Amino acid sequence: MEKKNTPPGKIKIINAMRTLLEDRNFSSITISDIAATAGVTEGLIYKYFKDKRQLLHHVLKEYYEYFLLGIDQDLKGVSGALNKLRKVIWVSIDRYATHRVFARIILLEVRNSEEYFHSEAYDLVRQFNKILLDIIKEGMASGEIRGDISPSFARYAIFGTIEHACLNRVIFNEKVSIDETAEQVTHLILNGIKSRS
Amino acid sequence: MEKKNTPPGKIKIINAMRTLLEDRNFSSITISDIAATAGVTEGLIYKYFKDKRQLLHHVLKEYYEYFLLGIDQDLKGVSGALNKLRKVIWVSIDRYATHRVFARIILLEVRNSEEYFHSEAYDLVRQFNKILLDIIKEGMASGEIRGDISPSFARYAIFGTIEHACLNRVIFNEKVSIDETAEQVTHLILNGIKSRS
DNA sequence: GTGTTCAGGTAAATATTGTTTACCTGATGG
DNA sequence: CCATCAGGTAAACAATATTTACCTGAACAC
Repeated sequence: MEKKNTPPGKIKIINAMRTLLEDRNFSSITISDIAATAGVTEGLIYKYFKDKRQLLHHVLKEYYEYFLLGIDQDLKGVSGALNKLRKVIWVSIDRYATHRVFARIILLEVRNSEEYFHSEAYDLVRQFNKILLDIIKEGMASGEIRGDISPSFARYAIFGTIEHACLNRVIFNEKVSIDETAEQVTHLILNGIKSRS
Repeated sequence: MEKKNTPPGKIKIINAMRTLLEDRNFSSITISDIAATAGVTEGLIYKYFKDKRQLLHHVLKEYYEYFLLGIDQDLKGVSGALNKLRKVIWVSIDRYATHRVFARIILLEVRNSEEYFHSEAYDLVRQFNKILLDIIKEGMASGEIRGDISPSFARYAIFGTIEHACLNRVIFNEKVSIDETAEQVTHLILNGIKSRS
């Protein structure tokens, strides 16, 4: 996942962090754990990363780089804002479901520190948000999406619903059917919960 | 906010934690900060709380006790599931908006530790979730809410949307209009984003 | 009254963990 | 062939969380 000609030690450190995040939360993972798992010394970690937290951000950034690469491809050939939205929802849920470490990091571990919002990882998150926002605006322009709501609130609803629908899985390691979750979420977002009279 | 006949030192510790959380995140607050702010010694903190994290959970618990007290009162006299839902949404947003420390704790600081989900605070969260879930089921029984969605997914949508709508405020300390946010959220949740044809 | 207990509190030692420093080594290219 | 430098180490150091042993005065039993 990391670029070529990255020093082997750095790669091992990143992989160790990922491995450890599989069953423990960030604050309980120590530098010494990471070094031991990676098979390097503690000092080397600080050669490549400012501190423990920046290492976490770097791991998140790698996931996001990988995902952003995919999203353009995923949307290629899909026409209509609503269809794009369906696709984005499905893809997002799929990511949370199949990359638990990624989900842990972004849903639970990074948002509590100021530095995250100045990290490169957060730049990529912004990019992704913009993609979604543009789809919503496109839908409003074409009339597929109602014009009386604020695009950012629509985005809140979409991400918020997805996140909560995946949270139990992330936290308690519950199984989740991707297709069923995507369908429920899409249905809710598009149509709301009120009965049509 | 804390019960009577609580030792003064304990109260001071709890208040200190709350005060410090106003402008700093949990992990950057040290035991020594808390002790200094409270005007007690570090040792005393461990007399009343197992560790730093449990103190955090206790603060959250106090907020929730206070809020749960209010919610019954708030719903009294409101009839119809949808009206109750509107009320709950408004009240929830109001809480996040007017109690920033509370919002910080529950949205950003606790969910990353296993212990939280075994804490008394989480018991109260569950209680609150159940109230919402019961309203949803009531609405389905009465026909106000469509029957083809899963009640828990409806809950995900409601909480998820509220949380994301408040997150920027919590993180970046942005101002948010409670009434406008509540209206947008309610509208989205009830009607969805798709145009009616 | 006097002695016992115990809640509320302190000060300092200790353990754990994050971070920095000074240094070693072998490959590379001028 | 030697100067440089990336990759790496080991050990010191600093910051923090946690534990320990102890002090004090009020309440209570006798």
